[in-house]
Amino acid sequence: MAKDQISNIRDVAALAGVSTATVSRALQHPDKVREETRKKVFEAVEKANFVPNANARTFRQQSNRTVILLVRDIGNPFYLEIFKGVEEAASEAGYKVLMGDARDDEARVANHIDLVRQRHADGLILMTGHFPAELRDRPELLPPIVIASETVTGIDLPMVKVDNVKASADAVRYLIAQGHREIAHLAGPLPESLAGERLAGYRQALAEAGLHASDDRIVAGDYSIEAGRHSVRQLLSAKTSFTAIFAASDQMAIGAIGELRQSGLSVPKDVSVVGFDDIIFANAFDPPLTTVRQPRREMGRQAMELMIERLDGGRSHAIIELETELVIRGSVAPRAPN
Amino acid sequence: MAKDQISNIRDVAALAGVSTATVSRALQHPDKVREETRKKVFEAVEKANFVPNANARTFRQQSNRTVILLVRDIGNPFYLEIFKGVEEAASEAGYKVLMGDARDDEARVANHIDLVRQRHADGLILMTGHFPAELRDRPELLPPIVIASETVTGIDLPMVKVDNVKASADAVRYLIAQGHREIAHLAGPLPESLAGERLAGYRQALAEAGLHASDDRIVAGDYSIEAGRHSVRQLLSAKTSFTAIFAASDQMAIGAIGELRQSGLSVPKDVSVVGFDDIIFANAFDPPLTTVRQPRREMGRQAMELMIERLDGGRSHAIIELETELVIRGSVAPRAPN
DNA sequence: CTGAAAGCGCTAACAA
DNA sequence: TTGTTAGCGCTTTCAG
Repeated sequence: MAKDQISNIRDVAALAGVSTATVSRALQHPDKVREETRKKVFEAVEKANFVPNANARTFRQQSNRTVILLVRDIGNPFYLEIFKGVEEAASEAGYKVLMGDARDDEARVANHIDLVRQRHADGLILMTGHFPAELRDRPELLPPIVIASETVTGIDLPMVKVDNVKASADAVRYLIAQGHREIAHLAGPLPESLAGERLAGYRQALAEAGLHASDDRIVAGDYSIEAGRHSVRQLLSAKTSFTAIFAASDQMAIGAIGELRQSGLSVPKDVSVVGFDDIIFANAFDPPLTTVRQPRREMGRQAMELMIERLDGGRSHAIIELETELVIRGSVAPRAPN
Repeated sequence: MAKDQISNIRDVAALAGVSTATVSRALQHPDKVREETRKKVFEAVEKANFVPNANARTFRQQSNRTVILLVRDIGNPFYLEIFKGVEEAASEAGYKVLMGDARDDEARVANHIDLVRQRHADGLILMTGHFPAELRDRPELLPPIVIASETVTGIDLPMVKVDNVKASADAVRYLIAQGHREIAHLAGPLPESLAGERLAGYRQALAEAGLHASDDRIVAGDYSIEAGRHSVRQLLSAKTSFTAIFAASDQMAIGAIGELRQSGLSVPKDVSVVGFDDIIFANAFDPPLTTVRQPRREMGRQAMELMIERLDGGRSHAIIELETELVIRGSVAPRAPN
């Protein structure tokens, strides 16, 4: 049996001997329909293998209760736990979440903003520092957007973030406390503001300690493993001296460690390394990575909550700042007295 | 300027002094409209800040040109490159791709299948071994589905996969060639068929070499880092002897190495380890992981191509099998002569 | 509690 | 080349 045809609400109505309005009601607001009628409808639904067409519903209601989470680089495990946090909060409120990959490309951010303008989704949670310049000047054209983890300047949008300056300064202070004086920084893609904030924290800690922040010791990269490798290669080939590295991401820290080892340097004996993010691999690594933990799940959850607020008509411009924590593991050693 | 209102195709038509049909044509099939008219329309679109409502379009066309990629565990970096392959093929054909997380949960698979039945997307690419039993028996209720990387039995769906038995046997043969006789296997979640295939390859290689496959040396897990740790703990506490491990995923291999080290064992000196997948961290790890590389990007691409075929009305039941490659790095050493 | 009917915004036959 | 028109499937007033 089970005709292979796709059935619609009219078929069901006919089968049940009621109107389409009643079918709709029985399905969406069961309490608004008499028990007996409801039963008839459910039976007809069953018999017709009816699945309501969500597109029609979405169209009619002008909302699909879906939010897009656009991340800088879907290859970075950092974003996965954030996704879970977002999804948690979303599903509690009856929203779905889709994840998109910006691939560090401004045009792709613009594309995704367009997707929302076209109503493919109700809102966009942005986790990338790229923001199309032409939209910055025309905030009235923007669909609902919340920024998470990253910093976008020059535009007034709700945000949830951590205090990157403080977190970075803390990490570098720890290195200094371990006796390090020559500390390199693998920065994010300057001049993006997130990268800038972490760099500022690094500089601040050095300054406090009366240490000179040599520009030679700062190398920018795109947070990837490969960028970490590359930056260390650059440092090494320029013969820049350093006994410790503060990396703006765990992936760069991991890449850096790989490269250091290939050059015959031992971590942490010769060079100490601190990362940022506390991705899942950080602890599995050898040595386990000392790093700055961001409250990812919480960050995702709060971002989604800001989004819901916004979607419910609020015009929240909140900026929520969450706490970080320096997780001390094995990749830092006291500076060897030479 | 720029009234903040959302404008629709009628507003634009009025502004341009043409019919809505012409606006639609100018936007979707510009070549079917006279140059001059097109210009008028574009100007009106600009002036009205018009963005076509994709929901209306989707509804009208009964397709949103979107495909969902549902993975076993979005936390496993293995899936990310596959995603890229899928997206590549998809965007060439004008499709969008969304990624969902099955979290190893059959109910979530069923949910996502429902999403497609409800027309939230046109099709589903499944990368998980879980398949709702009640749907297995009712293939006529299934929306377009393609299986990738995983194996789902008892149902006739297009698939792209690797020869897991052969790939696993090759990996274990390599271990045997290095002199290992006591080889443990960190299996996937038995009795799932993907896990079963890799186990079969392991057994096959042992049998060929006349080695006894002791059940004590086989521990099942869910492919995660934590599962790798846990399995090794189990092996160690049962005092099972082994000089090598073949893990059914890189994540389990990485977890296993971490745990071995915590127990004072050295890799590869005391224990050799081979993984499966060649995730990006495999090479960054110390020691770099010897592992079975799956052609992920290609796999994604082909899966999407099967999907497009299916969506275009083909009833392809193809099973595509791709080649794997054993990537030899530093996590295996010849067995120490004792 | 239920039915009739309007209409969400867009596209595609068909006609002009 | 352009306009007219009829819906796509569903939800939601408004009457009854």
